[in-house]
Amino acid sequence: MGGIQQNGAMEYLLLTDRSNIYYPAHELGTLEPHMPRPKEFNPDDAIEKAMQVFWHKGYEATSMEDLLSAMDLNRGSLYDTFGDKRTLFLKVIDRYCTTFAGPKFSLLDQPGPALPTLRHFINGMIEGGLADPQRRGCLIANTVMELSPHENEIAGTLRQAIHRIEETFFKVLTRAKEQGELTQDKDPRALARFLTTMMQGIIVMIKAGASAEVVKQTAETALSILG
Amino acid sequence: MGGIQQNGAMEYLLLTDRSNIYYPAHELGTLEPHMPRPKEFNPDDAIEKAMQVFWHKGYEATSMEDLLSAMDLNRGSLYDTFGDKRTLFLKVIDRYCTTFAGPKFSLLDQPGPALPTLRHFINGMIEGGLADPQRRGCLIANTVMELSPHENEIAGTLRQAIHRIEETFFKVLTRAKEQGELTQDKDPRALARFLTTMMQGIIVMIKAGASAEVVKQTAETALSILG
DNA sequence: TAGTGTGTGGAATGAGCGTTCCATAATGAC
DNA sequence: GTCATTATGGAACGCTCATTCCACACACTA
Repeated sequence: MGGIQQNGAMEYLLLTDRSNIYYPAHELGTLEPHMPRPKEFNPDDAIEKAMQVFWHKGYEATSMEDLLSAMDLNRGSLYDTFGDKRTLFLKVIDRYCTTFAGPKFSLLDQPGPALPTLRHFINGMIEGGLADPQRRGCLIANTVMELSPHENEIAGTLRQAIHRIEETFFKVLTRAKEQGELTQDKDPRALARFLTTMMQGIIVMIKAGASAEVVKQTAETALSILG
Repeated sequence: MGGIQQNGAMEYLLLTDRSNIYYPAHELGTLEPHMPRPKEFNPDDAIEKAMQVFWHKGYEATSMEDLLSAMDLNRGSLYDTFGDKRTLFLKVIDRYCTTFAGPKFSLLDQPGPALPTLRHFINGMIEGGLADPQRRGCLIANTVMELSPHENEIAGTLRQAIHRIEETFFKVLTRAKEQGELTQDKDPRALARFLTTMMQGIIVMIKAGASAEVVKQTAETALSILG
């Protein structure tokens, strides 16, 4: 059951230079002569706001009232545009993966020395996590912990997201080995899985209120395994 | 605000050999000539049942209805004996730490070779986590992720629990170093923090549905850091 | 056996939840 | 200006939530 649309992020197209006027993309090729009244809000911005709320409070603890006021729109518009709470949450997860986490991980694809890039990436992630005054951690990890055992569809999406993280680590570690930055006895697959798990652990510790010193020392210890 | 009682676990004393008859401990020394009607349930067993539900579903997603049917008692008895939902949850957390997690960690205090004991402990924890068909993970980690950012009191309790884990690892690693199982360049404090974080990460991965192979390989990689 | 006080079971409460619906406002096409 | 169509804002719905309350059952004392 469910009917999640295949790609919420591309449902709307910007037509004019006025930043908050949008039309449903599926209307563009029809015989319909009339253009509907434009939305007064930017759906992408609204999803972004919803993401912040879910990220901060989690799925269950976030009420539609919370979303309504954070997204600054009314019930009718929210339900017409994004569907119900669960559907909106799926779109939020999608957006978090594609426009938030994805670009950060793509930094690892850059050519050049692999291990310094990897270390820089992980330290940056930790700095970011510690700098957040709300210690929200990572929306993917938060949702795994809250919903994975009960929501199979969401669990599948999250498994894919985590697998993409492992693959990104695997690619950069394989490159490191090819470039002689990693000794021959090292297994990029095992190390990729290790780093993926380590990142999740660090997120938990950050949410638990661990000090910057402890988290950074732990990351150093973990990275020492690269040799 | 809140009024959590200092130690719910010791509130009741077993008086007879009939296993489900209990009296409030604070009544025993009073002038009261009458003994009240005994409870028909065992409060410890009831807390145990409540723990299973919170562990499986999390705090927000667990309803009083869920608790009532799992604990097999009625509203009046639940509220009279355990207080409201939040108070009951605090008692559950306390019980999880003292009678569930605590004894497992105390296995690490045994004399003899330290590192094999440590490896055995960690592998056992992973086997246990993987064997749980519900993949509930760890109540402490689950609660950190769900409530830490919003519930200061609970967050403090969880921080203490995690600190005790670190201390237990620290003790066994210090012993390992003293016994020559760990080379002199290793830092027991850093390694204890590393293992604590790693355990949290493994819990997330288990909840995310990672395969036994992946989790075990990851643990092996992590433990290889001990030398 | 009578009296006392607590446990039990279930009804009742009021607040908050996610969701639906509709009169009205506003827009672009003609 | 008129029409068609959509967005808006808010009222209203049915449900579930945590919690309170009370008549009754029961155990123990005297």
